Amino acid sequence: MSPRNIEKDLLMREERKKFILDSAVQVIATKGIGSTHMNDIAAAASISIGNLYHYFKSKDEIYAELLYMTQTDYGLFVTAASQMPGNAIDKLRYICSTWLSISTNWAFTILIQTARTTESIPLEIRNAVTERFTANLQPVAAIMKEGQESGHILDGEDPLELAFYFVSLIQGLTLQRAPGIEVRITPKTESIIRLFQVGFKK
Amino acid sequence: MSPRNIEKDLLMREERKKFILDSAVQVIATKGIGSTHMNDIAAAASISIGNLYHYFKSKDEIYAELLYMTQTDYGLFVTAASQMPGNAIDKLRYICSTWLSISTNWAFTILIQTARTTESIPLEIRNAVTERFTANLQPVAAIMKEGQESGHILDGEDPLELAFYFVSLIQGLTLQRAPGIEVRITPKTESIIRLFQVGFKK
Amino acid sequence: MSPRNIEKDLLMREERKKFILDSAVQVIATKGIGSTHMNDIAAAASISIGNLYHYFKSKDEIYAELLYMTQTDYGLFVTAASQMPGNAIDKLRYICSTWLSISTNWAFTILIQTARTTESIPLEIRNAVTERFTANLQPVAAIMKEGQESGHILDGEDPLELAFYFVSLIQGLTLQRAPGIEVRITPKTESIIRLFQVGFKK
Amino acid sequence: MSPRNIEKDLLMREERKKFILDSAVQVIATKGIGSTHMNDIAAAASISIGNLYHYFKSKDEIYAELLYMTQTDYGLFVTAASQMPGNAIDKLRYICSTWLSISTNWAFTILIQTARTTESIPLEIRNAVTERFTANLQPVAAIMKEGQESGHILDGEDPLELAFYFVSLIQGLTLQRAPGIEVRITPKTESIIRLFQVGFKK
DNA sequence: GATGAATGAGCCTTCATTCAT
DNA sequence: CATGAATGAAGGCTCATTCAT
Repeated sequence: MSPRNIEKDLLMREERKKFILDSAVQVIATKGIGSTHMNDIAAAASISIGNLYHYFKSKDEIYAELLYMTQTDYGLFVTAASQMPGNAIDKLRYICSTWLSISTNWAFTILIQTARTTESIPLEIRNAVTERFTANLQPVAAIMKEGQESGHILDGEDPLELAFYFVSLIQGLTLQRAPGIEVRITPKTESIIRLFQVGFKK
Repeated sequence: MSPRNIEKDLLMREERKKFILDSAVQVIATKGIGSTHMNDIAAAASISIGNLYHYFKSKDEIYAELLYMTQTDYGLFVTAASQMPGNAIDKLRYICSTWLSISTNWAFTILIQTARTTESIPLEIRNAVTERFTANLQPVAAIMKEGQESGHILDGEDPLELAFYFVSLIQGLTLQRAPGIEVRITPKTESIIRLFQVGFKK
Repeated sequence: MSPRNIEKDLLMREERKKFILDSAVQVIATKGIGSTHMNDIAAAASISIGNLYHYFKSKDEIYAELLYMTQTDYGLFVTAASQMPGNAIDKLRYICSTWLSISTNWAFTILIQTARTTESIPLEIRNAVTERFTANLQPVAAIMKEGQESGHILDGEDPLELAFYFVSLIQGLTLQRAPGIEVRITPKTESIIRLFQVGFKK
Repeated sequence: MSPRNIEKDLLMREERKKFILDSAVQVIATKGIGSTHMNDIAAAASISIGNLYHYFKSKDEIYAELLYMTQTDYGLFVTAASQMPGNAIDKLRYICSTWLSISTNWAFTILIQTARTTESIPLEIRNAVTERFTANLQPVAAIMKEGQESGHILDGEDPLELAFYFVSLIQGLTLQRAPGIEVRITPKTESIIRLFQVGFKK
């Protein structure tokens, strides 16, 4: 009744939503996107299907928020990396090793790719995804630029372009780690970094 | 007995199957995998749904053959590249520019990734895909090794590992070219090659 | 937590299932088994097709439960008959007249026979049906034995064998009463009983 | 070209049709009616589906002719039995033992019952089946009458009614011999005959 | 809010029948 | 006549979404 309760309710609601989305990521990481249905998500969050619809209008909305959440989290992660102490190579190393070590990231990558290429998903959502993808390139580009200026990173290329390659490479590698895939080659952070590093090659 | 030419029939059948698969790739390239249904494929090949089932036992079989076909084609392509005249850099350049210029390759990439990560697809098929993926790495690895020996390509890494990075990078980039995606950065073959090239960086 | 009564829900669910199965028997009795589709059953139970699948996993499961239900009911009926007061002849008379008077019994008989001879039905189900059929022979065999001992029923045969004949005869007759069949001969309980009776023949 | 050829052609055609029907019975006896499709029949007769339609207009027609054929054959069999030398009991014994020993008869029985109870089969065909069923009762009824007059068979009942019971019993028993059914009771001709015999029971 | 039963459009697949060769 | 590719209506089943309690 009091404004305080309303505020608290809204907060609770947001927390619940976040919890549901987190649960959803877990199932998707296990079952794959195509095979994850609303009842799977409901079960993962230990709520009923009906109740799920109290928090999200539709599967598309879950999808959209999921994308927003994961991309935002990723953006925060990359931004933090760009601002940590150390030189550019250290920062890239941090991004690379952290990202590759999180075993469910493949789900995130496929989630995004699927979202962008699935016709049934509204163009609006898909555009937002691409928008964020591009935005998330900026912190990495900043690292690249910094590295070029300090002479650590390959010069002569557009930093944004380099960032694009770096992220694409990592995403490509991530896909090879989906469950059931047994590529016997393990990517090594050092080797990957070296591709972008200067002076290492004589 | 038969007023028909049996041999010719068999040939025709194979041709028809190939035609259907080619058509299927086209639709998938347009609509996305998840949204491509049997009637879409039938329509794309201008045949009836029922007839589709004369050539393929199930959607899964189409899937499997599609994967086999595209991966085999890709293997031939990479093998041919590895055997063309010129040095390793020339060969990588050829692979890279050719691959990135084919606009439907994103479909191929997603097709494969989805196949590998979709639970409902029989494990057998998924394993075959990974198997072929790994096998297709070999010709690229051969190029890398050749390049390392001739001093054109980054030394000190396992050639297979380098091939893995190269292919993952290109696949990652390919994904950004799916329909409806408008990343404003165009990958440039020269810049990509340079990542693996030696002596270009002082 | 739940505004609903869980126990009551479970009870309701069982009741609904029973209701659906009863409805299914009705349609089958009218349309024949081969021509009864899921939508017919759904319509008969006045529910949607989708909802039908909340109660039963598949058509086969409906089939199996239908068989279980009808055979169990039949078993109870025969057992009750074997335990009613009166001599063996009275009991057979009761079974025979009751059974022949129920107009939908032909459906039950064909249901069982079809189940046993339809390849597409899992062997497990078919074996269970035969198992129950054999078990249901026992109470009738008991009546036969009792009759033989009291001198009412034909001696010199295995009671179980006699039961087998009795039941087969009644089943055979039941088949002649399917809808659309107009055999102009009406089976008479007394005449049928007489076949197994002693002393009636000089 | 000559009338002779035309005649011969017609004869050939009839022979082919008979061959196809015989083949059809074989498949049905193995696969069950519901699971026997046009291509199964075509394959069993070693002809193409298309060619099958040169001999029969539709599946229903095959069905109808199959029923006609089997019922006619049965009629001839029963008529022959009624006219063979020996007393009524001998004749019944012959019918019973012969019928029960033919292992595919269950298919015949189910074929007829299914035909009569399947809505999709035209009423006309179904009526014809019942008509023939009734007609085929006559020779058996004649045997019964003869037996009553000679004092071998139960008196006091309508011979036709007795025939009805006899045939129903045998049909009912036949059903228990379908493939995959393992009722551990073997019907014995002598015991069955005894049910209708006089003087055996004191 | 919470629950899960109910709905129905739509997907994959089958199969009797037709038709071009 | 012979063949089997082609057709398409219809059946079984799934699953996002709604609704009564």
